[in-house]
Amino acid sequence: MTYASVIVDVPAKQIDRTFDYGVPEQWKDIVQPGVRVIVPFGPRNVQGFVVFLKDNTELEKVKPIQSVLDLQPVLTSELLQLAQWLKNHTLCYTISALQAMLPAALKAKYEKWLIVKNTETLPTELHSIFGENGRVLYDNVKDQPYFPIIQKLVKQDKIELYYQVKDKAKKKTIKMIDVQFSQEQLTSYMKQLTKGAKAQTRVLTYIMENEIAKISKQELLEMTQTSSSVIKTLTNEGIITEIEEEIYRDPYKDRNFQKSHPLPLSDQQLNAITPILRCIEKGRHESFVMFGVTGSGKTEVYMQAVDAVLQKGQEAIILVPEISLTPQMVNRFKSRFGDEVAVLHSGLGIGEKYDEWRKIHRKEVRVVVGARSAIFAPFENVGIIIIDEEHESSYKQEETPRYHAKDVAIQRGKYHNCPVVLGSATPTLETFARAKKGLYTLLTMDKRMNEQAMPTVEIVDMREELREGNRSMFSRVLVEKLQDRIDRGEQSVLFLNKRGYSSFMMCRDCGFVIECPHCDITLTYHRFSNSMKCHYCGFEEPVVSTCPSCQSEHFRFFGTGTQKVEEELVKIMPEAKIIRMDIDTTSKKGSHEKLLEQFGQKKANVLLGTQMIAKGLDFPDVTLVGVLTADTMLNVPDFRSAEKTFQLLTQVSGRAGRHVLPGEVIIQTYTPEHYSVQLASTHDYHSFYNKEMMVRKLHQYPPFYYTVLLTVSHEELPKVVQVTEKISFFLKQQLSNEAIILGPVASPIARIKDRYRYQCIIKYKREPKLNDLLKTILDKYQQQMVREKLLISVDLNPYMMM
DNA sequence: AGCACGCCGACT
DNA sequence: GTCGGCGTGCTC
Repeated sequence: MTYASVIVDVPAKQIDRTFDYGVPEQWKDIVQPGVRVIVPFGPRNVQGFVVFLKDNTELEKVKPIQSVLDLQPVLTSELLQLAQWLKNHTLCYTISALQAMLPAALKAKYEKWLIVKNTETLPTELHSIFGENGRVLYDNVKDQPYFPIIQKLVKQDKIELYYQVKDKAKKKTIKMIDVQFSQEQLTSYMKQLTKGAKAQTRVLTYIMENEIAKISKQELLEMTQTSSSVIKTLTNEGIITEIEEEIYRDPYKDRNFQKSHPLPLSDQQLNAITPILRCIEKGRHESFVMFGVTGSGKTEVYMQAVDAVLQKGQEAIILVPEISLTPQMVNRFKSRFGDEVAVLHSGLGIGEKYDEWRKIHRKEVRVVVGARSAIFAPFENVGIIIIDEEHESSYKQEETPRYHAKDVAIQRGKYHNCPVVLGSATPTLETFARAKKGLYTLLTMDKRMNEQAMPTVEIVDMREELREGNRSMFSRVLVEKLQDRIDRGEQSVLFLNKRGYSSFMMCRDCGFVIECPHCDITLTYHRFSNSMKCHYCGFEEPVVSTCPSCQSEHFRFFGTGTQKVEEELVKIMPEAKIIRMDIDTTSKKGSHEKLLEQFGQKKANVLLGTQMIAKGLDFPDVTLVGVLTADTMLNVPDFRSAEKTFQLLTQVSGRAGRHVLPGEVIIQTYTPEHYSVQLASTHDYHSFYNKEMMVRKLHQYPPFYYTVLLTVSHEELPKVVQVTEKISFFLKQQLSNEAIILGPVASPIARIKDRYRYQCIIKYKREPKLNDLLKTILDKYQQQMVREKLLISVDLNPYMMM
């Protein structure tokens, strides 16, 4: 007898281990590590992953596997191994690690059914509830007044409780018509048709004229203007057969990609690619930092490296930040590598994502371009991993497992003995410091393609504007330059840095601000529904016109939304044609793309938007970039705020003057003297790096120290404070003197969904015991966590300090 | 997690 | 006397 060790889909401490099941004879060939199975677990059935097989078990009674979900393993042995690593590095459960590697479509859904065993014994009043097939969803009846009767019947074994595991992975199929007759057979059949059989004649003529052997049903019906009853007749005659054929939902099906060819590389690009190619050739692992200014041609280098990998018969993973998975970027890869590319990003529906994933799984593609989770692409012969815009915070997952794609990439790079390329114009301090130390190989590209100069940057002090009576959000210089572009038929991009700063309502008399009743955060205004919403818990209430606190009429919006900017801009420059890109205008599928296309066709002079326009855009006629509020990010409680500001300003500036026309950038700010603003304006990464490294060293932050964020939350504040204090005391006691523990303090958002939040931050250089200590803490509070709904979350190397 | 079992208070 | 509260312990 073979036994399978299974990780079951129950995220709980006690369950975080393998359970053994018998492998029924009929499945012994398909049950192998990496396949999903359904197993009985206590009274219910749950999904699980087979992680290994064995010939015997120490257990006395072992249940058999109930069913097998996959004919081929969905996880390779490498990924199963990687899950273990992920578990240790993020302190998550094995099941969470496994699920993070797969598309959401493969996650099980559970349904609890009540099934009548014998209809005759069922009381008549319950007949309508259980319906024709004698079954009903447990959740639909559990709160009904007659529920006790059902419970009784369950006890008497007259009704069965059935725990169903549902596979969300629905493969999309299409009805196809398969022609069985030969041309000759068709001709003779047609001859014996009566004159009245017009529709049949039409269909058969169409098939014969176009020599069709197989066609989709829908297309055939459309082309011949017939109904499916005709198809049925022909099927009954045995002329054609209907078959279900599996299809992929191809999100890019309606587009043609023009084949592109490798471009000749500049000297700098050649210098950058040579060590990577050598590494590919030798088949060894090495991490590269590709430090290339905006417009230096990084993408072309990526593509040629990928080409080399494909020629070697290997596969490539390219990660791009979610936000810059713009059509422009996808197009470039699709054009070069055609059908070899799968694209994975959050804009796809769960079915579409599953289909793209399956192309990888079935080895139908060898290149994947995708956001964070694409790092888990189930390739078995990876030849290169590229992370573009390496500094982007979207590579860090903010839910469990809290992994960073960069760490996973390097782990996989080691396993596959292949290069990992981290590309950026503004590498994170952590990455650049490692490059300087020699841990990563630094490749520099400091010139733009075609020797195009970096745009000139002008900093405008908005305090000065205010002093001189300009109360608008546009400085006089910016207005002047915008007008100038419109006159010259050139384009501008206006960037509004909105993060941590959106429209809220405040009373001008008493200062009252509307806050969420469940979270300690101000509600933000949503124009679409004309309501105030909480971004954390989804609470929503209608807009009021008088102050709830003092009944004043001076109750107004604060903050600058893109639509407000648009309104004001139209007032100043009525002739400006503006395309606005924000969550409101891009929420519909494909609208993001459409807007960019319109801008590309010069249907507007100004593109106005938030984060989403900061990256990857490349339009030849954009010669002016305006940053409306450069410093909103500087004021958030985050040790990376200066770095983020520098990165953003550099990225945005990079949108201007990428081709023939020179570019200009206007940065409006209230803190013009800040080094992140100053040094971004001179495109001086190295000075910024040196300055910021000094600050980090002084304040003992990464890359000089590692950090851990520990957050405790509970409905009662005293409980939270008490637990956090205990934990921090324990850590202080156990860790070395070199470790620094900040807090406990209230989290920046002190309450979310009626739960108070406290945190402490651990900063350390070397604490071999730390991982185990954190596990101990989680263990110790385990019972309390389940009993009292106490929540303790641990984020190793956090990106967000909230 | 989710479910059953089991031991103490307020009711037909 | 029972019904049902939720503390405790188990799931191959």
